[in-house]
Amino acid sequence: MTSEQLATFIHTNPVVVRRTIAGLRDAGIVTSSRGHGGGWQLGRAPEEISLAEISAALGETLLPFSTEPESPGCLVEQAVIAALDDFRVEAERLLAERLSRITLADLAADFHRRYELIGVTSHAV
Amino acid sequence: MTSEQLATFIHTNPVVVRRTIAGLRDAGIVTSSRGHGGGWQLGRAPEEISLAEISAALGETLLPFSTEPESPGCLVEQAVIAALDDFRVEAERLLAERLSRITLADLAADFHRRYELIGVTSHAV
DNA sequence: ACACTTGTAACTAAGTGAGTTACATGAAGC
DNA sequence: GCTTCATGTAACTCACTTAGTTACAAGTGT
Repeated sequence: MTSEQLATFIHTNPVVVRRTIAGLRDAGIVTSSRGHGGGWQLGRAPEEISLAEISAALGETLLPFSTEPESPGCLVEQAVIAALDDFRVEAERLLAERLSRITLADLAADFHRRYELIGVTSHAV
Repeated sequence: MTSEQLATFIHTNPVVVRRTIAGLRDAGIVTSSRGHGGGWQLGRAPEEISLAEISAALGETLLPFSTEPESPGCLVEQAVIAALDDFRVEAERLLAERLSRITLADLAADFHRRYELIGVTSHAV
């Protein structure tokens, strides 16, 4: 698909699509080609693409915590960060582990299930 | 302590402090009193105040995900949200459980440990 | 050549959140 | 009662972030 088509689907601008997916391209999750018949393709099978990988490629953070101090030398801040850091490391490991089990293929299957459901319902009504 | 004092400590504005801590007050974690000798106090013992409670009182989200659809009717979005939702519920439960085990008393103890360390180091050098 | 696509820089607009000012309200001390 | 000091809160400004847009260079197939 082209950026134009993708942008139409999600109601946004082709440039925004290109800018956003750039991370996925750099990670090898998708590939792009220019010129006639160009556009975007999956870099490998949907079964091999996990949400954890997508999240990382897009530079998303799994937890809304900052790890660097705003006031170096503040002992209170250091204590808070230290306490949260143990927590953060474990939490991120857990979240990544869970997200790595969800693949694009899972999402596609769920999408088709919903699509069939809509189709049947619409037809029945 | 007064908002003025707290604001000085964290290098910000008294109004910002009051605005921020309002959530803690509403949750009963701290109490405030006006007028002469007024200010802020802990609502109960530091051992009884967990980071989970503070986080919730401040309206912080544990995960940077949105649960409401931006394009109702979009099956792709529905599939993604559904997949993430199972994940989100479990993750939030896990995170809250971990955070509920860290109390203000823990942070205070860690702070004092660091304080002694600095003191000894400074004295030795 | 030409049409079509990505890659990217540069600018604009909208939204968010800290910071600030101003003032009303309440409480302690004289 | 009056003064002083504190919180409570509305309203505004400013900085920052991010989506959106325009423009154009560069690569590719017909």
